[in-house]
Amino acid sequence: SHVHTFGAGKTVFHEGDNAEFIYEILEGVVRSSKMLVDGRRQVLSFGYPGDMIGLSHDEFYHSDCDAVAPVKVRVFRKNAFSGAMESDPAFCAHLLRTAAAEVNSMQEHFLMLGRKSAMEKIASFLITLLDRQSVEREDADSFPLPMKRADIADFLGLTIETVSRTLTVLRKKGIIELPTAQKVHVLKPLALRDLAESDL
Amino acid sequence: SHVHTFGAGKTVFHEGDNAEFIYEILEGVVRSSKMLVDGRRQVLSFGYPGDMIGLSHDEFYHSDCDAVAPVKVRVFRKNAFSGAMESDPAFCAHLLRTAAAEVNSMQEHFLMLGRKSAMEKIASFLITLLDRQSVEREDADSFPLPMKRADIADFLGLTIETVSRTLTVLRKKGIIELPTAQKVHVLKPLALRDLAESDL
DNA sequence: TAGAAACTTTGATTGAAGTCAAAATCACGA
DNA sequence: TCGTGATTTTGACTTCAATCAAAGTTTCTA
Repeated sequence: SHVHTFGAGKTVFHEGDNAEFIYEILEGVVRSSKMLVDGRRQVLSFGYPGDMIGLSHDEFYHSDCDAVAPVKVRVFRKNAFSGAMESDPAFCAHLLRTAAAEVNSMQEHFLMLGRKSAMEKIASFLITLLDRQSVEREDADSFPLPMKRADIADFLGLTIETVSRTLTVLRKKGIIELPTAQKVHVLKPLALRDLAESDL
Repeated sequence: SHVHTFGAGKTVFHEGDNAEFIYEILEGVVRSSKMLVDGRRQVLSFGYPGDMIGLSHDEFYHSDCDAVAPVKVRVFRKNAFSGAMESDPAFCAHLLRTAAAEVNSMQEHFLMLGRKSAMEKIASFLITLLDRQSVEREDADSFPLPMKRADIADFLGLTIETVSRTLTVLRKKGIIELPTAQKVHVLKPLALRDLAESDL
């Protein structure tokens, strides 16, 4: 188990690669995604510090993983991981709980992709980032948006243009500020929370 | 661990209930779903024989589960399950692999919800059912569709009308037959497979 | 077995988000 | 610092699926 870094835009692993390693994000943000043959892409998740990346039920990775911002990861050999699991039931139980929590958050995302409007998707996404931020730092009604508009679009099942337009609507309503394209300042968190659940 | 049955339409558990039991489907089909406050619904999965239902990372169920066709389930106390896990690393490892496989199939469904057209969604859905069927019985270019159009719609992020219309298109193209609304006969599996990946 | 209720299909129209196009802004290397 | 390419924003228009409406079917049940 050693530490490795990837620059912004660099690939951690590709779908189909031999799943030799498991990664723990220490710093930065990664993007996990899958592609259709014709190039359409779905971003599955953004990985933040503390997240484990690269678990697989078989020998291969089933998604691409790239750094969206410079990333520092701890690298584990899959074998070492499996060994620890068999010898340490508590560790295994912990992993299982983590996996169940992951399944749960994926189910929330199903609801998002399948049933929410563009505004609800964007508002929910921003609220998720806001809540993650406020767990880490107390201050925080603003947070970085290190991923590109295209990444957000492919995460929410939208287009770049719709993401941009929807952010503009939130800005014009005075609910958020965008000091730069990758920095969000939430002025009216309650209004944003309302939009996340029930569209207007 | 004993066996229990639920009639069509009966509820196995509700979101928020105390997650006391874990269920193994023995016969029939269940639907797992989540609702938004305003009544919009997302069907998360259909559970078939062999599937385990009701695993949770905390004390509560995070989705509703209902029988769409009469169901026979084996019921396990969650405690008994946890006990077996701690004492049997192999069992725990098996569960973890199952969970990872589940995560993987959910990721495929993300691609479906986020990036596929109505025709691609319906075609993919039918192909999934066809492939499951052909694993079980050799014959099988036809299979039951026990869930209602509303369930399919809420699974694929569509409306009832779009589901119905899209099935009609497939029927008129001679790709499938619908002897009844809940029975599918696939006449051109290759054409269906093509539509599942690349829309026209 | 008739009538009602639930479900499915079909038709007409609307609307939210996509597509196409171009301008504005940003980021980086020469 | 400038210029080029990448990214983001804005605008005009189109389209796919949603909505609204109604007719056909099937399934209960009284």
